[in-house]
Amino acid sequence: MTSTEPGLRPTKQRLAVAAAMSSFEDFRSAQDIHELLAHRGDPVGLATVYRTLQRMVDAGEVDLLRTEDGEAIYRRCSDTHHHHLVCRDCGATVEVEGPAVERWTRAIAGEHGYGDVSHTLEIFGTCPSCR
Amino acid sequence: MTSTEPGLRPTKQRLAVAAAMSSFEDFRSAQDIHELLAHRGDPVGLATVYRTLQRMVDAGEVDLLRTEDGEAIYRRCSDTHHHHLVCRDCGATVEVEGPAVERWTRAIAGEHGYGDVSHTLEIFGTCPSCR
DNA sequence: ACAGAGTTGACAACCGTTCTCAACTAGCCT
DNA sequence: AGGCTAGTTGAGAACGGTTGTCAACTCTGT
Ligand SMILES: [Zn+2]
Ligand SMILES: [Zn+2]
Ligand SMILES: [Zn+2]
Ligand SMILES: [Zn+2]
Repeated sequence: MTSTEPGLRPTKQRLAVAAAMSSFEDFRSAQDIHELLAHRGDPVGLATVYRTLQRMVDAGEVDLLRTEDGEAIYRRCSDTHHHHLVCRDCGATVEVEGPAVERWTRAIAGEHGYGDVSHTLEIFGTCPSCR
Repeated sequence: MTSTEPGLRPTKQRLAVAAAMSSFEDFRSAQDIHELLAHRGDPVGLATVYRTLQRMVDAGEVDLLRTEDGEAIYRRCSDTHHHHLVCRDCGATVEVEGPAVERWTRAIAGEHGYGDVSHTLEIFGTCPSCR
């Protein structure tokens, strides 16, 4: 837990979740992480897992994206703005950057008079080892 | 209902949903559409609304995207590949195209050995009349 | 040790979506 | 027209991910 706000305690549970998030590279659901912690011998209540992940997402320590059916999946990510190239089969994820895309989205929005612009961009494919 | 498959009937309900989808420009949830139909005097069961929307999404007649909290929202769209510039406040939506982005995503995926590439890209902002 | 704010977790509640299945149609054959 | 059949509908139940509840617990400072 990097983010230290006033009155935010580094409890066993929060540290366990943070550790778990550092132990894999792909995107996983809250329930997966909850199970992983249980198997690992650091059981953490499901509600706490959700709460902690939320906090980490807000702090920018973790990226959240949605599967095709709307389920939230989480991954520890670098703190700079980036996007993901995700394997549709095994979940293997690569962080990618595209300055041109950043420029383009801002330009398009400007052309239509939209301000305060943000965007989401994810690329899906089949990774080399899943072909 | 444009898509005519073998044994697919243009029922009152399906036509009503199709008509409803042509009556607005922004993205709406299935429940919104269900209510809209009721108010309009063409009540259609919620399950049927979901089923019909699914079918239209599969047929490419309707675009589906997810709100921040994972809810599915639907909009009648042109059948060519495109993305959306959506007003965060009122939902006003503009379809946009970006050949450069299309090229870029394919290139990035290729560089990492990913094949069978697809992507999602949505731009959010505040439209002129909501500023 | 004590107080008080922060945290936890079992469980219930929520809510969007999907399933079930008996009743109902639209379309087709005679 | 009458009947046959595959397709469709909708009320309600079920499902599954997520959030809320709240009494018990745990830090941390005094
Ligand atoms: Zn893979
Ligand atoms: Zn970006
Ligand atoms: Zn607007
Ligand atoms: Zn595209």
